[in-house]
Amino acid sequence: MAIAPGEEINDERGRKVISRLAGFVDLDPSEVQQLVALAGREYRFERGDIIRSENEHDLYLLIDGWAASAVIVEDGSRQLITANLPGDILGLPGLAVRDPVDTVIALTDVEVIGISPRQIGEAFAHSPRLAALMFLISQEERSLLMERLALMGQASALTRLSALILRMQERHAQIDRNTDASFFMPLTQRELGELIGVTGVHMNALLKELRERGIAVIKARKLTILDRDELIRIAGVSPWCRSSPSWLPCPEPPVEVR
Amino acid sequence: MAIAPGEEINDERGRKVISRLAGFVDLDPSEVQQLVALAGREYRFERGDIIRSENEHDLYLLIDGWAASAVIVEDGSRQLITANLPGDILGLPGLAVRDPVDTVIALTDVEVIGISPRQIGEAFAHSPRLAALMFLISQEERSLLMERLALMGQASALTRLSALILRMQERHAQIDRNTDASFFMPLTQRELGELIGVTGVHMNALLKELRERGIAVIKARKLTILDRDELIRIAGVSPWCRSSPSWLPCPEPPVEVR
DNA sequence: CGTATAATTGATAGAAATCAAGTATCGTGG
DNA sequence: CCACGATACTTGATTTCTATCAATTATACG
Repeated sequence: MAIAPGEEINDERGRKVISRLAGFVDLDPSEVQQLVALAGREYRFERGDIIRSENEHDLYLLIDGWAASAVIVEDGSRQLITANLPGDILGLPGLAVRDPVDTVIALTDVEVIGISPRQIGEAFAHSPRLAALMFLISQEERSLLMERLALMGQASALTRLSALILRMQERHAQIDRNTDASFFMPLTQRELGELIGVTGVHMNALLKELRERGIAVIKARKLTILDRDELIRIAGVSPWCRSSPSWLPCPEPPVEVR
Repeated sequence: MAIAPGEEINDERGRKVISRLAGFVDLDPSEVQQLVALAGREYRFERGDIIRSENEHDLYLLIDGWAASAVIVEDGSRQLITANLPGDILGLPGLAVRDPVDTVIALTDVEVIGISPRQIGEAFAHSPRLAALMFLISQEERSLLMERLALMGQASALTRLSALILRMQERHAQIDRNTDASFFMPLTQRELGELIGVTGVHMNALLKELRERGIAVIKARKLTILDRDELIRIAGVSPWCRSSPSWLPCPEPPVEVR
């Protein structure tokens, strides 16, 4: 891993990074500032690197590139839990357990900034609204995991793949308003298989089917959805739609603390 | 569903209920009081009732009995996501999405108390430490879900069942210190199957194997672990161990708010 | 005591893993 | 610029696991 001198987050990247939190409510400038205040040192990793292994409790805010959290199972096989895009906070689930169950890996070259657990505590003490937003995003992740688990247990591999493609497109559209039916998707077939719990060989057959039925194509690290309606039909999932919570603490911290 | 007049939470039940939050740090009396302040009306449900369906955003604190959150898949089959025991907060993931993905159901007759999303906001504003604990528990749930997902994708049905039994025993031990190798476990074989993604028929075969190999037995809604070492070996998971976070906000709310 | 629900067992079918072998693609160094 | 090696992709044959179907027995409950 290489450490780069911390640079200023420029506007375009900054927008990407807050896109996730801003999905629930509009952030006002002071909150963006609080968020930036979390920013620690910047790190760069190369594709394949381990960003945070199972025995660490560090947190990272993903700035650029794709990452994933993965669970290594006893027999050596690997399950990818989530693909992460810029704006995602990496490592939160590990805060609760002595030995985090997941390893965070870089799927492409990535840039991240470190966040210490201590700063999370600060946020809860002094930026309740920001803390509540992090809480909400964790609940969203939980909901997404629940959907994944349900599909894994009850649906065919083709259904799981279709749902994965849809959710990926929706997530990508959050950080890039221009995302339409076609977008950058750097995972190998093997990695896609690890996301839905099939082997690389079988993933190849599934992609062939989607291609031949004119539903979706992956070519040159680019995913193109050709027949969205059919994809939705196969996936059997509804478009992901966030709540608009009315119960968040007010934007200003309630008191300027001593 | 039947609504009962709110009763005082007696000591024994109270201990059960805070056991989950108290797993990370000792709660001091003022915090327990804050927690109790969340308590809304008490409700009772019968086995099989829907406590909260997919289109609601209510929260409940489970006081007594077993519940589960379930995702209904397109084709009508059902995946049970988690079995919940007293002390669990039900419905949190639904806060983040317009249409919650899960339905909360009663696996036995249960008692719950209602919590409104509004009160969650209050906790973030005025009880940062309590909020941080709810946050931590959500991260623990996420970690547990990640483990479940990994097992679902990569492990055999027998491995998944073994891991389920172990995690169930650990969770049960949290609320009942006396839990040893044998404890109350009211799920039917079909429901156990819905937890690990197999049919009731196959679950029957799996339980037969565990029984004949002298590893674990279910009889009369009682689960008995006969050979814990072998169960751990098959499950391939480590004992669940929580972190001891040092970064939580201080026990007293930082300021007595207007 | 009868009825509904749950558990059990055996036979067959289907989905995906595994095994094996070959082809394409890409980055890199000569 | 091309050759090489590594990684990724593709395809077919076989095996394994789990679902489905069908029928029977046990258990719980009113």
